[in-house]
Amino acid sequence: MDVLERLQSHHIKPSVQRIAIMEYLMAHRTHPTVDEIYLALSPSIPTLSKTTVYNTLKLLSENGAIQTLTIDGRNTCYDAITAPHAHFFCKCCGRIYDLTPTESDTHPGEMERDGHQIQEIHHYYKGICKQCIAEKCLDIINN
Amino acid sequence: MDVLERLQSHHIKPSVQRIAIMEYLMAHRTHPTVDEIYLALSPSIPTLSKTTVYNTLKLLSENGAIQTLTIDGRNTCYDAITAPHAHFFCKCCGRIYDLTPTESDTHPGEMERDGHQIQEIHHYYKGICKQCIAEKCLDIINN
DNA sequence: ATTAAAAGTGTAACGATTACAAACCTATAA
DNA sequence: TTATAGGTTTGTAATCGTTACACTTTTAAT
Repeated sequence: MDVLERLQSHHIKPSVQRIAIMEYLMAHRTHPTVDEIYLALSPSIPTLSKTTVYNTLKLLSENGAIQTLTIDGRNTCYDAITAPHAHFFCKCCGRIYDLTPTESDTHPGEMERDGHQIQEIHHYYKGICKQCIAEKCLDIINN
Repeated sequence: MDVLERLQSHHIKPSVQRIAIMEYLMAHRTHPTVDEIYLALSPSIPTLSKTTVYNTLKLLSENGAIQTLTIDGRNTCYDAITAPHAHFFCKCCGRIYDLTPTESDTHPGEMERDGHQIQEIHHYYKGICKQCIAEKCLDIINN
């Protein structure tokens, strides 16, 4: 599915900015922040405003075209994959990884728990990523 | 386990403020924010500073005496229960509930996923809580 | 009682996000 | 083509949770 279809299937009228932002998220599976998206697209869209990035991400998220991740409290991150899947946040380098799904992640998921109606599932881990373990940047573990 | 033991078992030197904050968290299972804790304790500790609440919660969290929840991005919440358990965030009223544990929540939990070293497990749902469904405050569902 | 270290306090700074009003497009109708 | 309306984008200012920092208070040891 390409960018345009993705937008249209979620009833979002396309625009240069919306296409660029959606495209960026689909191409970069790094769970970028508003700032990262803004800095990446500014060169090609010099008039781009950070407010537009905020507005567009909110629109995309509310229409179910993308997923919002609030993992570290400081920065909100965004993910083009909307199917529920677990994430891993590295306390050392700050990267967010997608985890290969397990049965418990992919189980169809009851839409109800204790009588509450579930609309979103969030599942993530925090720790030290494979790469940082290798690089022994373990001094920052304290947190 | 009472408050003092709890602090000492995590190598935290007790003080009036620390005891009050830890006590509040153990007594109120509402996953309060810094503001809620500050407002609740101010009357009994008039000199209390909000900075102290921040500092203390950070200390407690870093020493494993409490758990930090970053669910809605706006406000960080705190939980005296440190054992991993799932939460439910109501988009309507903003309350955070503890969910009764299931097998997948309580499984001992591998300390490794895709080669990354896991230190914390976070699992939560978002939706409309039982009570809000009953009260039909469904107009705010859009989000 | 003295003194050093730890803890608490208040204000100022910071930074992510949002509010808001003006400017800009885009499309349709006259 | 021009006019007009609605939606979109933009930039600046405001908001608000959090942190930095310097000062004061408390604690514990000598």
